[in-house]
Amino acid sequence: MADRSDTKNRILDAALASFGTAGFDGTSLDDIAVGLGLRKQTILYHFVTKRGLLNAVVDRCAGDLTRAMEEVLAGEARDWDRVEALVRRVFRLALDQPVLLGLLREVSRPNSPGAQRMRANLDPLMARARIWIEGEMAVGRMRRTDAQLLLLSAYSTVVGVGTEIEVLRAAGIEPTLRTVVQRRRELLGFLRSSLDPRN
Amino acid sequence: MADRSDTKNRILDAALASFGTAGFDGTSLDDIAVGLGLRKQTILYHFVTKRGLLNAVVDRCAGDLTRAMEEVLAGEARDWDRVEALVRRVFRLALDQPVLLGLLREVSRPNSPGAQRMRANLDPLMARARIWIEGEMAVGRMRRTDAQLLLLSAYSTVVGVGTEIEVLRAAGIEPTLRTVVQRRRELLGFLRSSLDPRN
DNA sequence: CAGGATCTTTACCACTTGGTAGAGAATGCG
DNA sequence: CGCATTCTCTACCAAGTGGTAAAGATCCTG
Repeated sequence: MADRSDTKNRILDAALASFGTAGFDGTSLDDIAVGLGLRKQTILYHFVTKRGLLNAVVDRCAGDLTRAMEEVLAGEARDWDRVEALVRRVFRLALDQPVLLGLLREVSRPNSPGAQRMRANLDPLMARARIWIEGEMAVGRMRRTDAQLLLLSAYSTVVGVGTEIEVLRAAGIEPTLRTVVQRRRELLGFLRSSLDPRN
Repeated sequence: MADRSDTKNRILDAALASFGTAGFDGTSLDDIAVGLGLRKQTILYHFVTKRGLLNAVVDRCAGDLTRAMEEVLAGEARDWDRVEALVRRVFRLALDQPVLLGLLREVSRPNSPGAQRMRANLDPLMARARIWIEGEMAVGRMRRTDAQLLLLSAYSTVVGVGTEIEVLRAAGIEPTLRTVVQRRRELLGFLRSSLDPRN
């Protein structure tokens, strides 16, 4: 049955878009279903419950994010170049898949249903990054600073890009690549000033 | 009847908190009501509709924000000092009234019910700020740059502070003043590098 | 006290929500 | 073919939603 994973993925796509823009509470299974030309019960068959659907969406997005990072970590970039490559990779992902930012935004909210799960998904990644940074600090390739705070700050900057794009759009300005690039430059500047030992 | 404005304000406070944390769709009038020890119909009496309640909340917050800015504009700070004073004032407001950040966040979302109204409220303020900045540019006290883009960038940075605080809290880190101060410093640095003519 | 204005209540409604139960299709395999 | 698995459907439900109608309170004022 070639349709199975196809239908499932179509549902996931639509759900991601809806959760990311309308939020979890603002999303109705009926709406998603009719938008896809099928019945709500089909969605529930695949994901059992609305919460289950959210979980699946969160898991897939976290997977995309993790895979993107792994890709860079498997590359040959080292030291500061690696930091830069990571930042560039994440921004590229965000540009390719803007809805992902919407979900991240929705999920980084107090009491948000998907917050815990997203966090659980990203925790290993964060821990790994922290350990690596702290290792670099130990051997003097990076300046000493609070690695975790740094990472969370970077995370919230990326999420912030999503809101900024929407704010611009709401103000009637079609966001150009330039504004996003500027944010990336700022983030890199912040990281550089925090980490670069020649500083 | 001394109670009138009191009840109304209590409702507004509770609604602000709920809208800011649970979102518009995630807020039930019943919940707000029982939380205040009164009936949902009392809320509807004062604000006619749920949307009306949101509008009132948005208006009040926009008013708070506007008043804070006016306060600085009426002060004696000029040129760059005025920019710095404005930024400091807004951050102080955000710290005094953290729920306000939650609402700003909720409202700076695509298709958010309150987005248009908040925008309509803040537009004059933004326009005024833009005109002032452009005037300063014209006489050479500030560097030439896109004033509107600059303002929106500053706005999204402030909103971002709210999400960052929540991300930290979700990660089990009680956000200290330090992280917020750091964001403020970054914003000031960004503005300075964009506007300061000696640069 | 009377009467109106302001405010809060009880009672109720139409509608949407996520979710359940079970019947039918469609497909793969012996 | 026959059977089982996988998938999607129709039909229905209990609970919660925002909102309406109208009865009481409570207060100020003449």
